[in-house]
Amino acid sequence: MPELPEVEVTRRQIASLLENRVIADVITTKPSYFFLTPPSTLKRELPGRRCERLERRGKYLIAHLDDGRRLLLHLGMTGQLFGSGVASVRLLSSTGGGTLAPEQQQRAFAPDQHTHLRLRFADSGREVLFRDTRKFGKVELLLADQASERLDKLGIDALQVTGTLLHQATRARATAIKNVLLDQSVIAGVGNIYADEALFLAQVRPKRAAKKVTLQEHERLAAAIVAVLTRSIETGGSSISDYVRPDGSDGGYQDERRVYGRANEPCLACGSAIKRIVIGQRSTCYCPACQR
DNA sequence: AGACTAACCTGAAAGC
DNA sequence: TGCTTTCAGGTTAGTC
Repeated sequence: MPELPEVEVTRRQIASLLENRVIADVITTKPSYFFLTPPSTLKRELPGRRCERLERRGKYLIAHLDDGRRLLLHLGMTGQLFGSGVASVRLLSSTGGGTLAPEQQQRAFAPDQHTHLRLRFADSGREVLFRDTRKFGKVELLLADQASERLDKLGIDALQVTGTLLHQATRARATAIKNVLLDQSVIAGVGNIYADEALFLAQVRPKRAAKKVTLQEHERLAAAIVAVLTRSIETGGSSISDYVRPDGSDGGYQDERRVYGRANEPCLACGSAIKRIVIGQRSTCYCPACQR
């Protein structure tokens, strides 16, 4: 679900709830795929710790604790962070709820069976809740000096990418350019939506062999990636299936999509029908006329 | 090393 | 109505 913009919007909304607060209590669901660190360990180790800073790297959130340890959070496909007291969540049944009044679209957020982690704070009485229906998300507590393979292999943050860097990364790669954009060890933060959107803006076909993409095209791609992600953060991210911001409101970028999820609809630039193909098991949309 | 696949899990929507 | 299939914004382990 969440790519860099959704994770960054989440970070900005959750940071003030988390930072400089002491964790008093931890509530979890039972052990699962979701917990890289067992729930019992989290319950034992987190209470009493103060969170100093909430950082984002690619699609990861990192809560820095006062004893030097770090709590790693990844939202996977369906993960959401909420703050209680200010949080609400859109009713799951209200698909395309644009016709409903805001108070009908949202209700106070109550923890359910998909709410796998709850951090309660001593001083504010509030809590941060991590909900994840499909459990593709991850929670991991890293020791003070523990290296993280997951973090260490991340490439440059997508907001910092440059054409030169992309050009070097694709030099020896025969795979489709879109696969490289999705490779978190090259660029951290781009996912399926923004890969398609950036390729459209740069007028590059997603299936082009990466090593055949020119430096000039890579420059256009890098600029398009930064532009698309920046604009999406400004609008609050994309609320397409079930992403909502931590305060329960929808993002706005889904209304600015040019290709993603628009198969068979007219290209906004030239009117041609947007085409849908599959690359690397991921749905891919592009304009066959605009993108070469 | 790079490319490709299957797998992790749940629910909504589409198809019959 | 109800059952089955398809599809999702991500990552990783395993194979060639």
